[in-house]
Amino acid sequence: MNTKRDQILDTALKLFVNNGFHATPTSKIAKDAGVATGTLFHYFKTKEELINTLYLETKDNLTNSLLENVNVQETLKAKFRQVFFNYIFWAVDHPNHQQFYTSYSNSPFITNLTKEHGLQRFQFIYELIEKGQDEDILKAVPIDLLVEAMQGLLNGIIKHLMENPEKMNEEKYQNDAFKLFWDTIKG
Amino acid sequence: MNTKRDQILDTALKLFVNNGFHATPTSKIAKDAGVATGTLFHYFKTKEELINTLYLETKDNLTNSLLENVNVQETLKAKFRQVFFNYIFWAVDHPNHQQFYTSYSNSPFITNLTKEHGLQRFQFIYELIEKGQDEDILKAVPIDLLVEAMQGLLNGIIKHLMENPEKMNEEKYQNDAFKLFWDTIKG
Amino acid sequence: MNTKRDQILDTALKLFVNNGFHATPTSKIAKDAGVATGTLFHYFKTKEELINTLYLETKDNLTNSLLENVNVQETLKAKFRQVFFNYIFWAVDHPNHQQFYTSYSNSPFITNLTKEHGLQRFQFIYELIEKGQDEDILKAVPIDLLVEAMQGLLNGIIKHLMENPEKMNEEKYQNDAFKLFWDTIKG
Amino acid sequence: MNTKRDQILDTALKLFVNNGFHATPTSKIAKDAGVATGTLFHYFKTKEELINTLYLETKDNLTNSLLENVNVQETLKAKFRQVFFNYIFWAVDHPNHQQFYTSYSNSPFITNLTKEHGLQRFQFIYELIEKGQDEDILKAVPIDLLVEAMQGLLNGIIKHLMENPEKMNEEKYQNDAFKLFWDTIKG
DNA sequence: AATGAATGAGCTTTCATTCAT
DNA sequence: CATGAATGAAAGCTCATTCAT
Repeated sequence: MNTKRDQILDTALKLFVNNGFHATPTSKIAKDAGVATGTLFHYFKTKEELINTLYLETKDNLTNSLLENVNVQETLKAKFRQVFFNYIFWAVDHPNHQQFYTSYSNSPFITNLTKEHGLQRFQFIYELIEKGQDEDILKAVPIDLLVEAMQGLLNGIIKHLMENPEKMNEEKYQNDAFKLFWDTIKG
Repeated sequence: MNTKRDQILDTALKLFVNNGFHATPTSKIAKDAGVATGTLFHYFKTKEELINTLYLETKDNLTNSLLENVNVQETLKAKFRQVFFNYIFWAVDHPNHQQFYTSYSNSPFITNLTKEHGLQRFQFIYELIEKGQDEDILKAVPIDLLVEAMQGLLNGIIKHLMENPEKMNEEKYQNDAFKLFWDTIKG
Repeated sequence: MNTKRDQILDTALKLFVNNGFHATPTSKIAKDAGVATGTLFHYFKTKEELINTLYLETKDNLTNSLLENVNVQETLKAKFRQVFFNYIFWAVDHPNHQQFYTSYSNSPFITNLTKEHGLQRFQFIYELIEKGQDEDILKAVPIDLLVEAMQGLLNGIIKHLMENPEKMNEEKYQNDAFKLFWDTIKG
Repeated sequence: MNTKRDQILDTALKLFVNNGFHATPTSKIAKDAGVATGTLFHYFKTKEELINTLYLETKDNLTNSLLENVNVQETLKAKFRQVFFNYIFWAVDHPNHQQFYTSYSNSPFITNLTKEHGLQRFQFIYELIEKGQDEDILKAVPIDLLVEAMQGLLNGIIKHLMENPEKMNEEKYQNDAFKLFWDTIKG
């Protein structure tokens, strides 16, 4: 359903990732998507609305993936491990979305409204960390610092993985990667 | 000397960081720098040459700072600590350069030639890590993974610092930050 | 139909003839044609494509005129006379096209592809000359020399006619002009 | 003497011929001539003054050549023959000057003043023709028509010669070429 | 005489957006 | 819903010319 709208979103994502926002003309998006220029503006009032929509849908997609198989009765470390690999596998499965997310989450094209909207969906991560600090499992440093550290570290690991995708399924690599992550945050 | 050229570089750096490459017209760079448009193109054949020059000069500046006060007879951990804080203090002292460096080091505007040229200057970091792995001080994981992890983590920490610059001088914060870093890489 | 495209072509022809290619800004073509600058580039990807299109359409127009009323059963001289006057009258009727054709047929703006494309349409002239040489009616000199001579002479005559258009209808002038031409090539 | 001025003139001639007036930046003329941009404007107030100077010096050069070895006591035909070959040999010896002359003698860059100045130097050709018409040797057609015809025909022959320079020294070719010319104008 | 850094008007071309069909 | 011709502001870049040295 709504094929044209989806074609536009898919095409735009790819082009924004590969060429950047300003280097991607709406005319090219329309052409590659196989629709008329007018059609793009029928679904999205402006180019900015298009990229904001893309951002929100990508974040939704990611957040849903992050929560998969996170089991309430597991240990905290097991939960973090699950979320960690959910993130990593999502990145590998959706390389364009992952690229898009890291490239544009701090860009000026994404309005503050969109960012806030997106932040709410990460609430549960904050709760997990706070709990970990209360129980003396995680480092007692400012939570924002911990979150930024995690985020940055994850970006680094994923960047490496993207350049070496064959490692993804090596058990040793997986353990190494998670150890990096867990050593960073554990108290 | 060569005031005009320097004014152009300074202004361009600021504008590229705040607005992005494509959202910064050369006309605005010239105007803000107080020179004619033609003058910009007198010193830099194209807008791309301008940003590549900026990248190289920034990287030079950073690399020189990283090596300051790194003492040969210190322990490896002490050396990493010194480099870590050299980076952090450089970032705080040159926020625009730091922003520019993280934003553009992976951008398509920076040609491969420029990137290679820049890479050579980080050689010594690789050597430090290899030595640490040989001596079983650092984690025995692929060196590229370790480098990306360090880089990503540092970006995260600096991002947090930029939003909370007053913490810079708190001793506890400094120790917290370095502990995050060291725990990540130590074996 | 396609009024805008035609307006652009007409206007460009006039301006290229009067001011030259480089001295004619696309902005002026658009303005004089009564369209937006973008419209010009909607129909012609570049200024060069515009002038090449103009060249091909002009050559088509000329070639078609040259062949009018050339009767198979006439003598060779009568055929040449017909072609001669077809050229002359075409030139008088389409002074801008004639000017354009002589000014730009050797210019670097016209690509080799366009030139070749245009050459094919003059094939029949070559055939006429060869037949004339075979029958000892025309001078036995290299055919290329004869063609260049004819072309050059015609240019000279037309140049004179353009400065004295009132002579066009004088029978004596017509006879004088053709005699110049025929004496040049007849054996 | 005045080496720089001459270098500029030589270089400009070559570049104007090969690329055209507007496609030749003064900066390139200066660079190719091995002088500073300012030097060019020291000798020629404007680019237009440069090309007008070039035109006048070229025309002088040509006119002088045309008159060489034209003997008063020869027949009219012999005189025309001499002038004809003077022109042709000059063209072959100075291909750039010849190209320059034909390309720019009708161009808008050459001011009317320059053109008039140049015309005077052709006075003797007119006198030769008038005498020929009085003596019933040349065609009794308007003199301007005859001049344009001669000029055009000569351009055609020279164009052919430029593309087949090896023919220059073939006696048959020379005779053919002059016969074309003489048949055109003789009564 | 000779230099070349500096100027800024003007060029070709791009592109987000509109709107009549 | 869908089209794509048309728009015109704005972009990167060029170039004839000036002028302090």
